[in-house]
Amino acid sequence: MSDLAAALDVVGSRWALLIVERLLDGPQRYSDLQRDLGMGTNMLATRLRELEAAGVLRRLPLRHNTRAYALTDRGRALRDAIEALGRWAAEQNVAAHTRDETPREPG
Amino acid sequence: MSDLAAALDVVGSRWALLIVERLLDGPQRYSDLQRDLGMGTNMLATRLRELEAAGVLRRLPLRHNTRAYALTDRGRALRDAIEALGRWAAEQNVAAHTRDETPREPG
DNA sequence: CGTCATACTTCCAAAATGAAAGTACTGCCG
DNA sequence: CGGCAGTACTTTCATTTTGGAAGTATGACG
Repeated sequence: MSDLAAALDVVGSRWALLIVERLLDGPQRYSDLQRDLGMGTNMLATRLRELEAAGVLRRLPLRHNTRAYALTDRGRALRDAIEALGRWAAEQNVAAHTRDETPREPG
Repeated sequence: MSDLAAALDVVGSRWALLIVERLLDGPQRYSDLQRDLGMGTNMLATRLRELEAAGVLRRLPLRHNTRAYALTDRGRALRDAIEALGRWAAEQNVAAHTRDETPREPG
């Protein structure tokens, strides 16, 4: 399995990278993540469990029934990849305005 | 929608980035992609259609019933993101190995 | 005891994914 | 000409993942 396939095995599922991106701004609580990302609570719980098991984030107990989710070093190391993907999407918009790359049919 | 979400909308589905990674080595034929990636032919056809529609790759007619798939400029621009993800996964392995080996100062 | 707030779990439908078989086109052999 | 083989898909159907909505668990507060 290539490195890329290994990475996608961990953060390739839906919402995973978006959760990590949110946590790059600092620890967040469950309900805040759910509201900010606009995702279902069942999916969020599943992803948080997977990402914690993968060592990307960890739970921080705050108060009695409140906790925060914070990135580990491994999670923070995803910043480069997340920013690269974000730059790519931003470039697409720019390219659509400045350049037309329509392939030509040979016939 | 954030830049990251926009990027994942295009290349966030299963196999999409793996296909692009393979094409970074140069144009490939359908059957070669299928064999090298080990993915089903229905999924490959679906992904290639989507990625072509998104302007990430294009079809190059070769022979009578043979064609190649090649990255566009937009597709090649994904190299940074793909390499960043690959480096992240590789770092994970290094960390797992160095945990019970003699720690050495890097460079 | 009941109410509120937070963090989930459960249930079920819809969509995506995957394996296997089938289709369409065309060059080649006889 | 007809059948066989190679390439690029499509179709069918089962499995897995995702998503929406409602339900559960826990503990502070009164």
